Amino acid sequence: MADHNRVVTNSMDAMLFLTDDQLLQGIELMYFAYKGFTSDPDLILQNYSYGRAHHRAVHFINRRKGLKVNDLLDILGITKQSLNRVLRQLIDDGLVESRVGRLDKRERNLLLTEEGKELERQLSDAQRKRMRAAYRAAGSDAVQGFRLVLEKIMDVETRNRITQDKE
Amino acid sequence: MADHNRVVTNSMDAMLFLTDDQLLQGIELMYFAYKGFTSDPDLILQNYSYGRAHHRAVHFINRRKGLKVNDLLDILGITKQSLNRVLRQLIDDGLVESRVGRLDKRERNLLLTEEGKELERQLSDAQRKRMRAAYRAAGSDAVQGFRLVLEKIMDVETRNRITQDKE
DNA sequence: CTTATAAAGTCAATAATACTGACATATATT
DNA sequence: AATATATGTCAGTATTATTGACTTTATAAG
Repeated sequence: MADHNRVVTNSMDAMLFLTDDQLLQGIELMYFAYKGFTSDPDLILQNYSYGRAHHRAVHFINRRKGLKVNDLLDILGITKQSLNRVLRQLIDDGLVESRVGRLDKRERNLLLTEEGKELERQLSDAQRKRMRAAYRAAGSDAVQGFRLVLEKIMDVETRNRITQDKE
Repeated sequence: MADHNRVVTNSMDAMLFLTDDQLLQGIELMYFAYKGFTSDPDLILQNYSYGRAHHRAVHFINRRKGLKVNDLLDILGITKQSLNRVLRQLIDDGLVESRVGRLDKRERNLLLTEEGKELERQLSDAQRKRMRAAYRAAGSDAVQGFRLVLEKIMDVETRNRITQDKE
C-alpha cells in the first residue's frame, strides 16, 4: 500500500528512523508498554491466586473455543508439563471444561465454563479499557501503524499461524 | 497530523476500530510481538547462563550510564533483593562496575565494563536487527503510529519518567 | 489382532525470577 | 549522638518454566 514515492520514503527511513538510538528507544517503549499492558490483569489475578500463565490459558481458550490441548501448547510455546499445573487448577476450580473429542477420543477440547467466562471478562475488560484509551488517544492512523509494526516484529511462523487462523 | 476529515475519522474509530474483537486482536498482537521481541536476546543469554533480568539490567545501565542502584530499582520496578542476585553476578563476572559515588559515598554508580559493553552490543544488535526489519517493512508512517500507541499504553507515571529523562 | 504411534496426563528434580521479612554496614543529616 | 538513607545480604517462599521418565487411553498400521 502507498507505493508512491517509495524511493524517497526508504531513504528517509534510513536517515530519520533507523538510527541505533531511535531503535533503542523503540525497544524501551516495547518494554514499558508491555509492562503497563500486563499490570491491570495482574492485579485481578491476585484475587484468584492465579498468575499470567492462567490468564494466557483463559484468553486463548476463550478466543479459540474448543481448541485441543496440543493447540494450546503450540500457541503458548511451552511444554505440557508446564501447562499441566495451570490447566489442572483451572479445571479443578471449575473455570475450564475438558471435553473428550467427538471424532478422536484421545483429544480433549477445552472450553470456558460460566465461571471461566466471568474471569475472562474481568481480565479482558481491564485490558481492553487500556487499549481503547490508547487507541482513542493515538488515533486510527496510529493504530494501523501500531498493528502493522507489531505484526512485523513477530516471528514469521507465529505470524503465519495467527493470520491464517484469523479469517 | 492528518487533520483533514477528523470528524469522520473519529466516528469511524468508534465503529471500526474499537470493537471488542479488534481490541482483543490488538491484545494478542502485543503478546506475540513481545514474545518475538525477546526471543533473539534469550538465545544469546543462554550462552552466558543469564536470563532476561540480566538483559534488562545491562540495557538500562548502558542507556543511563552511571545511574544509581536505586534508580535502576525504580526503573525495573522490582525489590532490591531481586536485583541483588542479578547485579552481584554481573559485577562478580566483571561486566558491571559499581563505583562509589563522588558526592555521596553511600551511593553506587553503575557502569558497564568493556566486557559488559560487548554483551550489551550482542543483545541490542540482535534486537535492533529485528526492529529495523519491522520498521522497514512497515514504513515510517506506521512507525510513528506504533510509537504513539505504545506511549499511550504505558502507565502515565512511567511515561512521564521516560519522556522527561529522554530529551 | 498385535504392534506402533499419538494425545493427554502425571511425578520428580531443577532453574530463573520474583516476593516478604529481618538485619548489617557505611555514610549523611539533624 | 541519634536518626535516616543507600546499599547489601540471608533465609524462606511462590510462580513459571525446564528436562526426563512413565502411564493411560485411543487410533492407525502391519
